[in-house]
Amino acid sequence: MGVVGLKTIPLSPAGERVRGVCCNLPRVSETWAESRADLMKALGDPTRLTMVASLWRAASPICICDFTAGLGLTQPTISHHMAKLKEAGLVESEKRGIWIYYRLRDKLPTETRELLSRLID
Amino acid sequence: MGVVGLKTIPLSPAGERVRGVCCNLPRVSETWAESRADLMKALGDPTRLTMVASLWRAASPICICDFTAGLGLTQPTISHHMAKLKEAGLVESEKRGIWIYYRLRDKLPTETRELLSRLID
DNA sequence: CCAACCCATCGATATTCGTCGATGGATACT
DNA sequence: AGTATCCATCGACGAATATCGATGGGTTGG
Repeated sequence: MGVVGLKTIPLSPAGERVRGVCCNLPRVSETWAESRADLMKALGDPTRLTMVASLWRAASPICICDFTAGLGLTQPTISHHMAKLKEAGLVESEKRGIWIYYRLRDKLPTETRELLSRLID
Repeated sequence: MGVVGLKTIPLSPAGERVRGVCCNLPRVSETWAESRADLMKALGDPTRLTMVASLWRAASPICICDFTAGLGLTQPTISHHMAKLKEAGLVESEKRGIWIYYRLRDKLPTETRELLSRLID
């Protein structure tokens, strides 16, 4: 919690830098960094990113077995990745009969949705 | 390289799902997933994300020692993270005297720039 | 020339992560 | 009832990662 960085803005490189005196960084909230980094981390794996892109583009929800067939990975691995996406709040699921259908979360925060749009489209 | 996923669009969950027959995923390019995941991975650490946000907001370039002072980490650690950001093509540096000034890359791809805008602003 | 400072790199270490095989619980078809 | 499918979870293992201390190369000021 709290804020990282100090007062204002770093010195100009053309300015009078003094040895042993470091500049002040723009403030960046630690909690912001933590939560956004978690989101980026969830998207920072090719398999998961592919799954998210598939869900983004898909007209209908998708099952684990579909991904298992499409990507070259085991069912436990796909399941594990999907759990991470769910934990990151990107995905929701619905059980119907034998299958569990996954889709992008309906109530996705606008920022996140726009970010995905920039990322995928 | 190539494409993951098969033909069209998964079946409707209300539709006639058949056991043992998996649906077709929307196509997602593997090279796309690889490169974008690399970018996300670079942003998927709180320290690096804080550094990028600082560079994004900063009026002037920043030195390693500034980050070392602002964040609670060792100089080698900061240097290591900065190297990753550079390797991801997010950051460029310029040596001036004793200091090496870092800034967000000038020729950042538009997609990346807009993505950062959505992420940080 | 020497001391102080900035920084990259190396080696080491603890932790996290991606992947798999095995297992077990549900559900559905025969 | 028995079998087949879908899925989550567990345990294990190797790879990648974040972090540090130590070192050495540059550059500047005294």
